[in-house]
Order: sequence, then structure tokens, then C-alpha cells
Amino acid sequence: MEELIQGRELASQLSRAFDNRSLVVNGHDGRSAEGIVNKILGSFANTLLILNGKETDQEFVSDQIQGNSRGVGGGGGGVSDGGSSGGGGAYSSSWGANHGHAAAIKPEDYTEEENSCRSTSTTKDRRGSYKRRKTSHSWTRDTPALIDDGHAWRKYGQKNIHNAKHPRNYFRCTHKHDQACKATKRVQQVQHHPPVFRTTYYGTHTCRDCLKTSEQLLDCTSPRESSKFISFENANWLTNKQEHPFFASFASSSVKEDIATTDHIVTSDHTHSVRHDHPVSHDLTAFESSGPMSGFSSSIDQYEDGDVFWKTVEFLL
DNA sequence: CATATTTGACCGTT
DNA sequence: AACGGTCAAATATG
Repeated sequence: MEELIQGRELASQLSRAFDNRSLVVNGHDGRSAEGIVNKILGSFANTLLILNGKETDQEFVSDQIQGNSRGVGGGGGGVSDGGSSGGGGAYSSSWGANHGHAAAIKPEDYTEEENSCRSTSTTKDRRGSYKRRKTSHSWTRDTPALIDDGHAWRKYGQKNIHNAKHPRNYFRCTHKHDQACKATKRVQQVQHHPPVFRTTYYGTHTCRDCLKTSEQLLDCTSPRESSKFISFENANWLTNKQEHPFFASFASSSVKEDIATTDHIVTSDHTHSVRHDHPVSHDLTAFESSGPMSGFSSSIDQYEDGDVFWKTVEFLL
């Protein structure tokens, strides 16, 4: 809080300096506006360090506390969690093997800000652990259809989500076991009429040969290497006759260059403010106005302190 | 046989 | 107790 208060004071000083059309601030003889800007940036950096430190400590504690094991379960019988799983296969046919081919949307290099929120967890996967998700990298992507992002995913779960029309599907990297790759993603349809599928990625691929062969070929030969935006004017994915129609190709889609500015990115990330407990009724903001992330809305942390951070930035500036 | 998906159970969090 | 994330036995696919 002290850092934030100091940052606000410095920001107001900067504002006054610009109002006076002078690079020298009253009461701070000889200090230039550039110096104040650096101070503000330093305050933000300190704030991030503080916030991250808190998260890291929490995660560490929870890792120490948790750690029970259970016998080999499974089997039958028992009372199921009420309406929490399955769904009777109503959507089963929509979620075949995600081995579609020739997707034109290729995974960009996910260069994100690495100054915060990198998960240092060495936690093994445990059921019901929510800690890792809050502290790991995550980014979302909204698409009008299910796409092949070039990675080899294996579905490991499907849940009906409260107040959501469509079930959420859980995928992990195929190489989770042989290469200890921790990347996962969750896909859920969040809008009906123009279908919108929201994919949230967690963790980054650490596996070797992450990309499938067809995608690597596409990467090398695609003329849209620098594509940032993708439109779906031809909409061939709706009538695709492939075995898995929902993983249809975007080969016919056209692209536009991204001219988003930094301000644009901040505004986009902040305004659509993906909250975990409001899984439905989001607009297409993340897809339409995302920054230079090829449709990904990068997030330091979309769910907890990251939101506070962006609100703080908006407040201070 | 190997690999992928389905789906109810299990479990931590709220 | 509800919810959501994960596990793993059963099943499907090639």
C-alpha cells in the first residue's frame, strides 16, 4: 500500500509537471519528469514483487500441508456428485480426438511478460488442487469453432459447470508422463448463436517436439507467418466433412495485421476481466481486440492480483 | 496390443 | 454440501 500511495503521488507530480509544460517539478528541484516516470515504474515493480511474494508463500504453505494419498479407488457403486460430471454424452460426439489436420491457426511464440507469476511449483498433480491454477501462467482465447492449436492434447475430463449451458472439457499434454510436460487447457463453449469456444491455457509446454508434424510443416510454409488477427469469412469450418468436424481447418481464413497499441492491450485485458465465477455471458472482446498475441489475451494473472494490478495502473495513470 | 476417450468417483476449496 | 479439477477403470478406436 505504501508503494501504491507513493506511486499515486508521483503520478500526480508527473501530471502537474506536464500541465506546467515543464520538465522540472515544483518542490523537487532538478528532478526531471523522466526521473519521476522511472520512480513510478519502480513502484509498480515493487508492487509486483510484493504481490508475487505473497502468492509464492501461500503456494509454499499449501504444498507443505497437502500431501495425503489415497488407496487405489475406482470401482463402482457409491453416490455420485450430483450432476457434476458427464452429461450423458449429449456433447460426446462433439469432442472426438483432437487430431484435426491443417489448422491454419498456428501457435505463435507466446512471449509474455516473464517478470511475474511464473509458477515455481514442484507440486505433483493432486486432485482438487486450486492453488496451482491461480499461480500459473494462463491465457484465454475465444474462437468461433474448436481449433487445433498444433499441440498434442489428451482429454482427461469433462464437467458440467454451474450456470453454464455447455460442459467444460479438460485437456493435458500428451507428453505429460513421458516428458513431464505440465501444459493443460480447458475448453468450453460460452456462447451459442455465433458459437464461441473459450480455451484457457495453463502452463507452457516443456516437452520436446511439442508441435505435431503437420503443424510444423504449416509453420514453415504458411504465408501468413506474421498473422495476428484471423477472420472467418468463408466459414468452411461449419461444413467441414472431416471425421472430426469441430476441429476443422481454418485454411481459408484471411488475416489482418495487428495495429494494436499498448494502451489497447491494457484496455482490452482490463475491460473484459474474465472472472472465474462468471463463466457465461462474456462478449467477444478477448477475440476481437486482443493485443499482439494472436488472439490470446495475455494475463499476468487474470483471476486474482492481476486484476488488482491493472485496476491500480488505471487508477494511477 | 497400444493409445485415446468416457465418465463416475474422489477430493480440496468455498 | 455444492462446486470444480483430476484420477482412473471401463470402454472405444485403430
